[in-house]
Amino acid sequence: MSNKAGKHQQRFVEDVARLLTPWGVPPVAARLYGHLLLCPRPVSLDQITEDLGISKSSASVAARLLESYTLARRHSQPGTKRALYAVADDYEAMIRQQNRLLDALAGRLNAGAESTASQAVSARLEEMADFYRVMRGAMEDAMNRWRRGRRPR
Amino acid sequence: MSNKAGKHQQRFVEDVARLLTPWGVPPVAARLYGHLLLCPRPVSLDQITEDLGISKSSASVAARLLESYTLARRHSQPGTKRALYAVADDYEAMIRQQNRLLDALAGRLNAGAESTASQAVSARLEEMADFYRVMRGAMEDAMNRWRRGRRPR
DNA sequence: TGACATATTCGGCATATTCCGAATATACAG
DNA sequence: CTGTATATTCGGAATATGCCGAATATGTCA
Repeated sequence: MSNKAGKHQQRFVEDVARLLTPWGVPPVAARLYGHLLLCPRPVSLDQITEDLGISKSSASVAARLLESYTLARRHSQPGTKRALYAVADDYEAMIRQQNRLLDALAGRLNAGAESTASQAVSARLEEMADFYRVMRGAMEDAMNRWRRGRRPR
Repeated sequence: MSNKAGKHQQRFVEDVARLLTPWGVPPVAARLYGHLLLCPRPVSLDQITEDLGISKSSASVAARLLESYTLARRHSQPGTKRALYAVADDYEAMIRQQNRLLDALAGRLNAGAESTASQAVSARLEEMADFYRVMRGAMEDAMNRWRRGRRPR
């Protein structure tokens, strides 16, 4: 009796995927992530292809993409080439990615402010940069607090 | 003497666009936003098409898209149909958009946690949802502080 | 109302993405 | 070294996206 992916679970996968794709995660990878979230145990590529109805090549690239995002972890089994995948308990990965973007944006705005003639424009760019940096800082602080409070590994 | 868009400015526009598109902003709109950031005064669609080298239709849709994001403001001129566009001083728009996504994701995770059999999975989903909510809260607080401290209009 | 200026929509082309299946590579056991 | 099981790469078809120019709509003045 293999996973027929009950209605609820299927729906969950779809919804999570729809919410993740705006973050730049490609569709198949997003669905895979939703699926992994529901799997109590690591799953093999073959199981994935069956559960999600996608080709094995797609499953392979999607899995490694999630791994590169540190959203999934590969559990290699000694004594065989078989690899099992599971979600990583790294909820922060996507937030960190956002923060990198915020930082880069702030930096670019500051640089632009210097090489600009108009005083008003320059001030605006500086203010924007400040704002984004504040946001970045707030998220980083919150992540640290969370990590300490919740997961004193 | 029309805007030949100096090297620096052109570069700035490109860079800002590259940093914005991962947020889901389509290319032309992203470039337009970068351009508007450098404009001391509101600009017309015709100026935009010339400065950015894009068609007028593209400029029109991009401008209205930015407006719908509240990233740009349309300054309609009484007595003529002409519309001028400028950046809005609403730096928070993109962050708010992110927050909406975080909220939706957290909600979906909680819902999924209830209709799931495995205790472990359920706990994981709840924890993730908590995390995203905490992040959302942190950003919202930071935005409020910023607004009060910086712009007591 | 008619004439003009400007903005918006629409159809279609060009390009980029996504995904699959076949072919290839890699690791392991005997 | 050979065979088997698995993962990965690659080419191409289907689909989606982005953008333009022509056509259309909308607003303004006389």
